[in-house]
Amino acid sequence: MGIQERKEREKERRRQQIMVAAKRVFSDKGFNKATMEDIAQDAELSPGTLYLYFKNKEELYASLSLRILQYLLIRVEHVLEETDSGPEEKLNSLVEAMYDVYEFDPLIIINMFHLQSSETLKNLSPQLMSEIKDLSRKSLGSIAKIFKAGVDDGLFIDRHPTALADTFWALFSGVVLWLTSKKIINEGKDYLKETLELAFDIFRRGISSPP
Amino acid sequence: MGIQERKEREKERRRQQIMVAAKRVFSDKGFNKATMEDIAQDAELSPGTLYLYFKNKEELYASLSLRILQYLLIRVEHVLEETDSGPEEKLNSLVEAMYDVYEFDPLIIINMFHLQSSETLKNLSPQLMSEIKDLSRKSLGSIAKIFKAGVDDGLFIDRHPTALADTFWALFSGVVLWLTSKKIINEGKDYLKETLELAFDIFRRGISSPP
Amino acid sequence: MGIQERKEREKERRRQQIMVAAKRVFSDKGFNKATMEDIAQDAELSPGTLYLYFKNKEELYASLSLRILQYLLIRVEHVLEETDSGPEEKLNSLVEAMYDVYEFDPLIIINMFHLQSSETLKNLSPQLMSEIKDLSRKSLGSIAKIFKAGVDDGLFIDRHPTALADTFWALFSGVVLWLTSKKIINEGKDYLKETLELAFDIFRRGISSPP
Amino acid sequence: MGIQERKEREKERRRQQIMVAAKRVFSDKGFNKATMEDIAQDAELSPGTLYLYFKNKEELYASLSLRILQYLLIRVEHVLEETDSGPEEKLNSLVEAMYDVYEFDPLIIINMFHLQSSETLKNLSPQLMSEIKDLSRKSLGSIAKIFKAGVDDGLFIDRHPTALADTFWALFSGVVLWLTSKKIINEGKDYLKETLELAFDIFRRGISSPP
DNA sequence: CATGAATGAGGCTTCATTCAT
DNA sequence: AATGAATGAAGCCTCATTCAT
Repeated sequence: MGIQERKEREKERRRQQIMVAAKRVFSDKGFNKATMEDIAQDAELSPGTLYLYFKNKEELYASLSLRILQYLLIRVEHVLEETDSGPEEKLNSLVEAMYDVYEFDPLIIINMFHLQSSETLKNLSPQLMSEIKDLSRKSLGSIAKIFKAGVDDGLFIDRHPTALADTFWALFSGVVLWLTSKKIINEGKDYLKETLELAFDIFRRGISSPP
Repeated sequence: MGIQERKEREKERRRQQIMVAAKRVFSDKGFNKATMEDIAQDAELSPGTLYLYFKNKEELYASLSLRILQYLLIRVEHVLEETDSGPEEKLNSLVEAMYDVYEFDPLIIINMFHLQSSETLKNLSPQLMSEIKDLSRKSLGSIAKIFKAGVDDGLFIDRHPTALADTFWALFSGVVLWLTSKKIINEGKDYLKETLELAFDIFRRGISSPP
Repeated sequence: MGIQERKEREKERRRQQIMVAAKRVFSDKGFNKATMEDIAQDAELSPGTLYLYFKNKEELYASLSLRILQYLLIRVEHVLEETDSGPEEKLNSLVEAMYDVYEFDPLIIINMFHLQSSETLKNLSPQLMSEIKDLSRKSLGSIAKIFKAGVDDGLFIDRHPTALADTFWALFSGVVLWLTSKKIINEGKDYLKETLELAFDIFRRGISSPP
Repeated sequence: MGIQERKEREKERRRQQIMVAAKRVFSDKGFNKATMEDIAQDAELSPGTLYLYFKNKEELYASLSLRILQYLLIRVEHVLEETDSGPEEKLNSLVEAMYDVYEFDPLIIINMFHLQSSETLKNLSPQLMSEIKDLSRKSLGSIAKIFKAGVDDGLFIDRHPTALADTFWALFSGVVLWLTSKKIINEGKDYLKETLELAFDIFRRGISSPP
């Protein structure tokens, strides 16, 4: 059984090793320009080996999203569970969590938007697909709960919490995408951090209930 | 001379015909899964013909973005030139313009984010590339001017107008992307319009200067 | 009838115009990299027009060879007909003729060696093909006659005149090809003229009968 | 280690297998008409496999030339090193070497003339390109040395050894090309061997210093 | 006659995936 | 379990040739 366990752990470690490599390569080149060969080389494995751990390229890709979503969910639920802080403090914590999620893997947003191409998802196993949907739903749900508390307390404007959560998430991902894009096109300085701060600042002011 | 002109018009019509087909196919399948063959078939032309009007697949793709950006610029500049309305009214007009831009071609945002992959743009002619950059810069610039007026009048919070413009644009594109994505994943109802309204509402409240 | 004639002449002039363009383009890019579009542009005509004068690309190409071969034959026969000069003087005249032929169109040799690819000749009309063969045979035949006279007079070594003609022709074409090749590879100075002189010098000495 | 070695040898054998097929197909159809598909089929491999061993079509093609040039250099240097023979004997050995080179691969000359089209070489890796240049230069250099010895000994006419070497090489390649061409056009008997003999005979007589 | 837009076959090349070792 | 050579299906693009005007 010890052996069994060690095997399990080794297998998991190998999976991680591949995912680390995949993240690097996908970040560098994007999903389509990245080749399995690239990833294998970065992971110091052979292409064939990748298929022992992931059904295909898309599944490997989706696994990365999954990991991010897992991290996102953990952070969001952690915020939700802060017992000694009100909705406004929780919103602040949420913003902080988003920063961390972004830094955990800047690829996240881009990943998640590739998911929108239904064509891209055709080869995903139903199981993985439903895990992704599930995580995504849960995270948004938790965020919505935070907003609901604020609305119920009369601190936030009286709008549907899910819509608020969507807007919050859209704002975050929109800023990340746009500023990344802008940086590349203009080869200019990176104002991501400042703009995110401004964006959340506006958002906070925008949803706070008038006195 | 009449002949000359008619030929010109026919040529332009053919270009449009191709772009319409390309838009459909790219929207359906995304840039990478869409094949030139697909587009040719949709346009009821032969693959070779596409290359008489567009240098390559990427240039065809970029041309779509260009058209949208042109429309965006026109609308934004129109808002800027409204002489008999203050910054707040202009912001409202701007929001309306964004709706229209989105409806003019929902593909716009997705297009613009593919542009961020510098790898994708390698085959673009420098001319087309600079046109895109130029339009993009001009539109954002005009939006920024609107915010500047509001800031100068003390109506909007005192933040850098460019940053406000970026945030505005990011919010818009983020909502469009996220809700589109959500719709596909959840195969659910389309809340885009409502969410956009909410988002802009929050934004307006968020940037309005406190009394 | 005058009209008829003028039409004929105009047609011939157009043919020439195309051939001039073709020569330029084929020389620049080689047979395969040259496109009919290239040639049409150089001739300031439309691609379709080329096909009114030449059955296809290969036939156009072959026509160039034909013209050179015609010029070659004229020059060689002219030498043959010099009544007041012996075989040695004729050989000198022949060498001079080869210079002229080369200068008339440096492309000639390369043209003629493309002809060796039987695959290339598949699309030639039998008529054109036989014209080429005929001219080629006649020229070599005339050259051979010159050598025969020298052999008969005991001035040249006693070898089969056709073989001598082949060698002479091979030497000429070999030098042209090799030095052209060398110039490109080494991007160096062009020693073609000097080498041709040396080559013919050696040839003359090599075939002159020992006293 | 044995395994390592065997793999190496298998890989080399596969390379050879491809080159043999390529030689056959290129000889049959010429560079342009030969397709990678053709070669793959001849080698009983899939098209993709060719690219595991050669970067592209041109590189595969150039590799064939390289092999011949290597053989040429070996043979020429071997002649140069004959210690117990004078320049005249060495010239004879050289002629013999040329025969052998030709028989080793009749394709050689045609290959080398395709190399002259600089356009054709655009896709060659610089390394391969420089190897070709190098071998070509070395071979000619060695041939020139042989002639230099003869000139210095007063056995050959006093001309620049490099020019003599160029002429020698041009004569050889010219005869091969022309007689091959002639054979195809006339579908006649193959006089290559006899003509080469005559050509070298004339050359020998032509460069031998007068008493 | 001339045009030039349109065709469409076909080439080169890439790369996700498989499978014998 | 790991390898990595081999596969072969596509994809993009070119260009000789045709044909309606």
